Amino acid sequence: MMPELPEVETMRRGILAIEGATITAAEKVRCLRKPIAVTPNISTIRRRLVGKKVKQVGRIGKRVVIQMENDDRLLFEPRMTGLVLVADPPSQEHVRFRLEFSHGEKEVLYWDRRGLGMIYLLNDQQYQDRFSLENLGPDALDVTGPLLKKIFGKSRRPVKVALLDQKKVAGIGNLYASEILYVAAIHPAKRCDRITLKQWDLIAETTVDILQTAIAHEGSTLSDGTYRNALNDPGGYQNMHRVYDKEDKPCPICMDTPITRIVQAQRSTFFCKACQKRS
DNA sequence: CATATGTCCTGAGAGC
DNA sequence: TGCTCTCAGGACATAT
Repeated sequence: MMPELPEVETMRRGILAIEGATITAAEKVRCLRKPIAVTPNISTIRRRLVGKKVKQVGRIGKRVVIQMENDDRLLFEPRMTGLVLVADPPSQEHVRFRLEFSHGEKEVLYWDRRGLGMIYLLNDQQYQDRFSLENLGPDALDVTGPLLKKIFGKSRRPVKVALLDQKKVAGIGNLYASEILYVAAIHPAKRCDRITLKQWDLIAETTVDILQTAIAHEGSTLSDGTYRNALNDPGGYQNMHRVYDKEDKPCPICMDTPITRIVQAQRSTFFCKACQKRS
């Protein structure tokens, strides 16, 4: 569930082989569930994609971007339970969309159990406008201490809540926010404006390190088993989680304090109250 | 401007 | 056993 930057980056890498291939079909899959949002309508998408060549497969924040030769971009936004696949989906009934390609490239499927995800096609101008820096912050893999201080330094919000704001920094979600603050030893309720530059340095360094490691392990598949890579295999980073979904388990650092769960902005946060001081 | 809250959706798990 | 209820948290619209 909840694909964040590492999971979406893994999806992107899983379909890189379509670069250079020509799209031969694009269709919404008939499905018993409520159809997911596809904009513009499917006939327009088909007209603009079929016969066109894929220039590049990218990622922006938590979205997979299929960039065409004319710079039209097809975006997959998985939100909670969406997957981008090249192979057998976890279930047929939740397959929502498919793309077919020339040259024997495997078809790409979009699968989504809950169906909160979105698919949309933007032209170059629409894409630039939609993802300008005022609408989406810099990628979390590119953050530095001074950058974080500049972005968050005057905010009064709790740092955990602020890190989830995609307009500020793109890619961090609920799971990795807890993991990052735990490793950086920062209390999740600490106000941004009370965090020092040295601490922002540490948060930035930890963010990049954790996200890169999670990518290397192809993301996190939680106990519900929803998240899969493009080959429908689970990720491996869940085995390296320190605090996420580990309420009452011993802190891996002090081995002494049970992990605490609190709710911030209607989302669970996990931390060690001994290792992550408010000071 | 910054921040807070309600909404969408499915299925796992809890409680009775 | 089988029903009802709660919860999980992505992005965004709307409210304060």
